[in-house]
This record gives sequence, structure tokens and C-alpha cells, in this order.
Amino acid sequence: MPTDTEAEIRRRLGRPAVEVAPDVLGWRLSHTTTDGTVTVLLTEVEAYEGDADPASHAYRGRTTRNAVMFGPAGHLYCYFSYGMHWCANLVCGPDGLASAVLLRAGRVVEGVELARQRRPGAADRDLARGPARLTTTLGIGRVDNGADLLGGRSLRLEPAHHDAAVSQGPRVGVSRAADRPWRFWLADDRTVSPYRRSPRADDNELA
DNA sequence: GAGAAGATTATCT
DNA sequence: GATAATCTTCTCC
Repeated sequence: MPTDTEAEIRRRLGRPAVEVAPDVLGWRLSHTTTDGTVTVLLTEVEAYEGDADPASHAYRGRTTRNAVMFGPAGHLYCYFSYGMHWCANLVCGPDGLASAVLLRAGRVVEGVELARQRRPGAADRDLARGPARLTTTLGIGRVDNGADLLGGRSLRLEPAHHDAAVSQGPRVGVSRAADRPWRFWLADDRTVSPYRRSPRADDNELA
């Protein structure tokens, strides 16, 4: 396969999240710090389609928190959740549209030793099995919000080919639009997180 | 300015 | 399966 240019990658990411999400499965995300480098192969993602998606942070318009989602594709949107967790999104779609792909799980393919230090006691398959676990393993946090994943220094996203089948299903933990099948994962991969429906989902389906 | 909810995880029964 | 931990952000009064 020919090497993808940065412009080509940005073009692929400039499409709607629902199209980008299955496309980026198998891609590699690396984070280099003074401690070293950890690389994860993405095995599970979810699409969030901006102001057309009641489950998206951007549903009610642009705010200080979600501003990065409205920016150009190829950047990282990090948000703090449940008072203790950081979750990472790959911003996609055209500039001005708040589309993003939540990185839900991955398999550590480089820097396993450093990953184990960051998640003491966790089994290798659990190192990045879940959105908050993935950011912990990669060492991603507040300072990485808005980082450029293609031209940046510490964070780098690289396309990669894979032969696995892709499965599709409803998103995890969302209380609105809970049945939209916008979650994608590599079939039979043991690093994919277990599905849990939000306890509030049914309340909102009735509303 | 107060209150509620949340794209979660670890831990306990 | 149920629940605590923990705090930022947004909504409404």
C-alpha cells in the first residue's frame, strides 16, 4: 500500500463521524512523553454527529468545553467525566461541524511496560479496554485537549491496514438516542469493552 | 447561585 | 448486579 500523505488522511477524517468511525478501526495512536512511547491499535470507537445527535456534547451548540469539536478534523477532543475520568475523541467532519469519534478501546502494541506502570494490576487485555482506561494507558489528559494528531509532536495517529471483520451496534452508556447503531468494533477482539446500556436510556426513549 | 446529570470504573455482594 | 467515588459543565431559577 502507498504511504498516506497528511493531506489524504485529513481528507478521510473530513467526512461524517459515522463514516470515519469504522474507517479508523485498526489505526494506531501513539503518545510520546518523557517516560517513553505507548502505541495503541484502535479496536472500538463510537460516532457522535454534532448538533443532529442528542447524545453528543455538541447537541446544544458550541460551548467552552466542546469548542474543539467544532474545529478542523484531525485534532483531539478531551473531556473530563464523572469527576475522575478523561475520555478522548478524534475530531472529524468538515470545519465548523461538530462531529467526533470517541476512542473507546484499543490494544497496546508498543510500550507495554510503560502502560503497565500507568495501570498497575490490570491484565494486558484490560490496559486500554474502555475510554477512560485508554486515556490513562496513553497518558492523555487535560493538556492534550485540542492537540493535532497528524502534525503534532507528542500525539500521532497513523492509518493501518487490518483484515478483521467490523461489527456494529448501539453506543455504550448514552441516555439519549441510545439505540442508534453508531458503535463500531473489530469482531472477536478481546480488548473491546463490554456493552452496557445507560439506566436512563429508557426514560428518554419514552419522552 | 444552586442543583442535577454524566460518552466511567473499581469494588463489593 | 448494584453502588460509591468525585467534580466539571450545563441548565434553570
